[in-house]
Amino acid sequence: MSVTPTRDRRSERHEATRAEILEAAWELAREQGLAALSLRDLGRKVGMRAQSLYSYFDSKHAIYDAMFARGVADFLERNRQLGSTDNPRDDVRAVARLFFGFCVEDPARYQLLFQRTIPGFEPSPESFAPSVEGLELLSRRLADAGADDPADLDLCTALITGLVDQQISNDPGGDRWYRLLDEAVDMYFARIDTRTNRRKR
Amino acid sequence: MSVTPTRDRRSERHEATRAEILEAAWELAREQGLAALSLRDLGRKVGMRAQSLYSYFDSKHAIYDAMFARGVADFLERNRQLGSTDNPRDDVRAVARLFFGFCVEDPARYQLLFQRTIPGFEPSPESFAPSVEGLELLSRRLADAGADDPADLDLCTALITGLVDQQISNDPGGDRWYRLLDEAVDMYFARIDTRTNRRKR
DNA sequence: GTCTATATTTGGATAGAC
DNA sequence: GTCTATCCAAATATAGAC
Repeated sequence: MSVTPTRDRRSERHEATRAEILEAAWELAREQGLAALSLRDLGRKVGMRAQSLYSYFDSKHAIYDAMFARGVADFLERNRQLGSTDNPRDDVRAVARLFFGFCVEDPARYQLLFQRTIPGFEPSPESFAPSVEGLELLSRRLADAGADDPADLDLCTALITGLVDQQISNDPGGDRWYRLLDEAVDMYFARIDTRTNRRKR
Repeated sequence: MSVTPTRDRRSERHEATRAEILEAAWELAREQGLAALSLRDLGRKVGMRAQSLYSYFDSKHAIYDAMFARGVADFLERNRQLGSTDNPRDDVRAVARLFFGFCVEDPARYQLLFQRTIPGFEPSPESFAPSVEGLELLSRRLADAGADDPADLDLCTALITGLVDQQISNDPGGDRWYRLLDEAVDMYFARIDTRTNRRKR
């Protein structure tokens, strides 16, 4: 009589290898640039021929896509670990710092997740969907802090990604723009307050 | 007796062909993405074999470099045409709009000039130097408008490029973030005023 | 699942004839 | 200055043996 095991050791191993390949892909992207990633190098890094990677991914774009999904998942995990205080604006400052640090610590990841510079690649809907959740987490915290207009959210994301962008492009590894982050958030809330007061009158 | 002509028709033609190649390169970059530019395609576009391009440029990176220089020059030209009014803050708003428009109208150019996503490429010192002048034009206008601290300039560039970035990445061709530009500059100056008032006390 | 072998395309770049 | 010819390397991808 045949028995169906609850664990499938084969697929477990398959998944483990997939994860190993993805980790190696991220390392190469960090070392040589995201666009310079090649299946040859990637295969060598995990001790395989390039062709064997096709047992795990359908194409190079599929690898980019899985890298994208992994990056989004990493961000969400950190975001969820972020608690709340009784001061909503401190919470926004905290999420801003979290996002800033996440982007700056790995420019290649920032490039894949938030810029569109790989010709021909865009994330699949399945990989992209979870990233919406990350935006919603910020959106909710902003609403708690008094910024509930959709345009408020747009301005906030622009403000933070602008600092990130300048930091990565013009002072990689430094903190020239990181030092401005809290001040920028204060400026943002000052504007929210002004508008709110105008409304009340 | 030999005569030295004041015009060198040969080098004039050489320069004209160089310019033609650069224009074609920009067109290809806009059509297929900056990183997808290839000498084969470029040669075909100007009616040459790829190898013949080496009579005009030493390498592919030299072409990127010339494209970079051309982009910077285009921006400077527009920037210089911008006059001044008696209201320094209107002037800042004007330069912000100019910069925003310049970036958004050609994302490939924005990528080459302000992001660092081509593996292995960075502009030569000669090509990069003029871009400092563009930053100084903004810096001077900001100082006229009361924002004279170096950190003020950093925050301003972050704010504007952030809006540009979001516009290009998340609403290409639209105006979802362009609509926020004037408001963002107002927010920025409101903060400058607050700080100035604090100082005076 | 990994390999060899191979196809196919593409890329940047050089040598030398004309 | 442009061409042909060629090189060399790298890239993604497929077929089929083991």
